[in-house]
Amino acid sequence: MGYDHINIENKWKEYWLKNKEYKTDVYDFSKPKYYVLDMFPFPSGQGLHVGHPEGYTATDIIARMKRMQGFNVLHPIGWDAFGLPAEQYAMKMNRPPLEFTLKNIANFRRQIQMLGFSYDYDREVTTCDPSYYKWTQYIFSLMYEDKLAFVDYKPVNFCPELGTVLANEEVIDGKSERGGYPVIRKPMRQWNLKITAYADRLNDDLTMLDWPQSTIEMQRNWIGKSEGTEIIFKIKGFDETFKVYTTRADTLFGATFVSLAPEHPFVKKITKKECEEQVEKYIKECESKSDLERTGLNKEKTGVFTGAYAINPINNKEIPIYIADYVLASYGSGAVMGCPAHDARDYVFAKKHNIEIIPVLEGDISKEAFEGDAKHINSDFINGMYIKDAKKAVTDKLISINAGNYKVNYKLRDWLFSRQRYWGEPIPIINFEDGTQTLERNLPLVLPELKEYKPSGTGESPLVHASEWLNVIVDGKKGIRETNTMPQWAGSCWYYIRYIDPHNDKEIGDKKLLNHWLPVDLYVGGQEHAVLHLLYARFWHKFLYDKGIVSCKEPFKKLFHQGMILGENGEKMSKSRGNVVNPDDVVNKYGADTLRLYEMFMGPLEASLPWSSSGLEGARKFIDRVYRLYTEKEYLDKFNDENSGELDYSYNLLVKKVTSDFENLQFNTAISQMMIFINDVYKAKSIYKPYMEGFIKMFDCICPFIGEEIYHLLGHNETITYTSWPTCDESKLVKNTIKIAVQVNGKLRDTIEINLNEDDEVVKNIALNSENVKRFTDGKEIKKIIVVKNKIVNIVVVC
RNA sequence: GCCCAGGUGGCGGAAUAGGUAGACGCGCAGGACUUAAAAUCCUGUGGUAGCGAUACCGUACCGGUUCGAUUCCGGUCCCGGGCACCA
Repeated sequence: MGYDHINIENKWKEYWLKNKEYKTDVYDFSKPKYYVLDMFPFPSGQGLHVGHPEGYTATDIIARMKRMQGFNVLHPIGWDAFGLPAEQYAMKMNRPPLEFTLKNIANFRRQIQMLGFSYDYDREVTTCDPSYYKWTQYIFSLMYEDKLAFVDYKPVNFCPELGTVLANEEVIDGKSERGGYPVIRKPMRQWNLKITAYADRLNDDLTMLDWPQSTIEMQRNWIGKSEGTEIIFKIKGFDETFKVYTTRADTLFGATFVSLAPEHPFVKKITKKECEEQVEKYIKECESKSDLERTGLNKEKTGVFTGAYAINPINNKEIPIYIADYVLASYGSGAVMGCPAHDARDYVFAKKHNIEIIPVLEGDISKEAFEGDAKHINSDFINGMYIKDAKKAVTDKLISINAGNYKVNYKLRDWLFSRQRYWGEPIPIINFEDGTQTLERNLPLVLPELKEYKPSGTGESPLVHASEWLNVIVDGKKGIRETNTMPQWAGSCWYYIRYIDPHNDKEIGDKKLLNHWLPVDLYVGGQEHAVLHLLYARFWHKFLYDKGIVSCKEPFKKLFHQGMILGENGEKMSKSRGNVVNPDDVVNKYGADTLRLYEMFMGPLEASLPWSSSGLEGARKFIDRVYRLYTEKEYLDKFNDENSGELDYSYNLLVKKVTSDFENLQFNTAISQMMIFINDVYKAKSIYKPYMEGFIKMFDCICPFIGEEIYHLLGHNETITYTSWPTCDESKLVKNTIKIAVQVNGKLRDTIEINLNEDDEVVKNIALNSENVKRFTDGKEIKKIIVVKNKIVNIVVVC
């Protein structure tokens, strides 16, 4: 029943593609630019799920509105095709990753075009295409030359199940982000990117962004900037000193021990003979512990005494040196001072090892008063000082005796950038037998085809089997190609740049174009990338800024996270739960417009909401209701070129509300206003035709197939895409009279109609004379009357 | 444990520089059309009491500020997301 969505949608889909309706002339600088971007999908074998169109419809609506508003809009799509997820799917299907990926891309493209998204399909980028990853490799080369890409041999997160190492950001609760497999720590030769060199800027520039507060907060916490003091301790009987990092230098007088990380380089050296046995045993224990065991919940505060003593520089007191695995080797200097009286962890440790506890603060040290109320005691020259002043006094004193300094630390670690897998960008490095290495300058360095794509199981990449590719001779010197590949995030670090000039084979992009089009004005995608893709991309962008390749400091000006669409039972959609909704089925039965409209009407874009099949039918019913107005004689007969004024208010309110709601990505309320307007039109005696043209332009942004169809039914030959956005006549929104509420003692008793901006005294009189009000005021003393202009009257009576 | 976001009808959700709570949709009920049904169009729909006008109660819970609180403040409970010995 209703309109023929299959024919109408097919007709316009083909028309748009054939005529390249949404092609962007990026060199047209005559109009203001608007760059609206989606997080490109990774083309799985499952095809699109109903979650994809939610974010994609949102950006499509914005793109369509901006075109009508006269912007030159860049709205591209591409495929995040490299990486572990793609490779795993390929393995599961037992297909070569490339073949599998190309097939999936074709399916994704079909589905995306079926949904009517107004992308410029001539700008597609595919991260696994050599013409694309040539430049991913090129950016890596630039980083290598700047010593920002380097090899390290530190303990790393290794996932035996996935057969590869993972970045810190990819490990959640000691398990892999993908698949939830256990992750162990082991030392391996790995490539790293020095993201820590950008920690400060990544942290500070968060203030420039129009991003969800929660995501900014997450990045801030992940970067983990901390300002404190580095204190130098001497060791009794040794020449060497070691450093301790603390944010509470003021508690130094209460320090009764120090703890080193078991991996600390001094441990072996300073351990006394009688303690050697227990220390070595303890270190072995720590090595064998998994990440989860070492960092998991409610761990005991274990540790052993080394027999050595450190000298507290502030009072020359000798305090014992322990090793303890609650001290992290990779943060600060791998050593901490223990002040058991004022640190919960130190307290537990001290109790267990019978270490002295010296209180150095008195007063309220609860969180609110942290900077204020508590004062120092037992602390010599800082006695009586507040915490904040005491920190400064102690640190300044340490500086004066060369025993410390102010220090900033970050939680952020360098980005572990190599994977022992096949399906990723080859790292363009050649290693020589003498331990030196050089860059492969001839890019792209193309990934070779293999017979066997499975991980070798030895912790090496399957590329070790590609002997022809592997062995190279450079200037007569025998070399071996790097067999590690880049992680899945590499390609997505800069794809938004490549969209601007995707076919340029001379450079990343024409500088003129990059300057004009960046940054991205609006970026929509899931929150799961808050500290992964969104942090990595900012890092690469800042690097490219330093290299003079881009001219803005941040890549994504405004960011928005769409919520998740849950199954009809309120649970996460999954095959095993049997609650998955397939977009192909929905489009076949109800049409793409219905799917788009429904997903935008479900609720706020950022909310996670359950699917509802009756809600979906409701969306279809609304489209039918709109279509009927434009196609049935009963209504067409009422269409009029003369304006009776009947719909003036309703229409202009519609334009105003839809324009601002779209701008704020509040599509659910914009749609409800459209429904109100359509309800009004149904009741109208005369329908002013230009209003119906205005309506269909706004409606077209959400439902482009039916929008285009109706626009043509109205007699137009050109498409609706580049018409002009409707304007609101504010004068039509001004009413002469207005209904306001009358309250007695804050309770609603009546509503009265008054002239707009009526004099307060007149309003009071009308209110007091209302029958409903009198019933509650008669015989009572009126204390006062509050009149809020055009809003409310409240009469206060004494009871 | 810490940080962030939230809790409104049978359901999805509107409305917060404090000012008529429940827009819009779904569902449900009734009416028109129809031989009938579906579709469509129209009407009603927070709860309790009442034929009704209307009254009382209602935005997780307790308290506060105010003429007036879903909105602001303090406390409690619950759900979601993030972090997890970062000294």
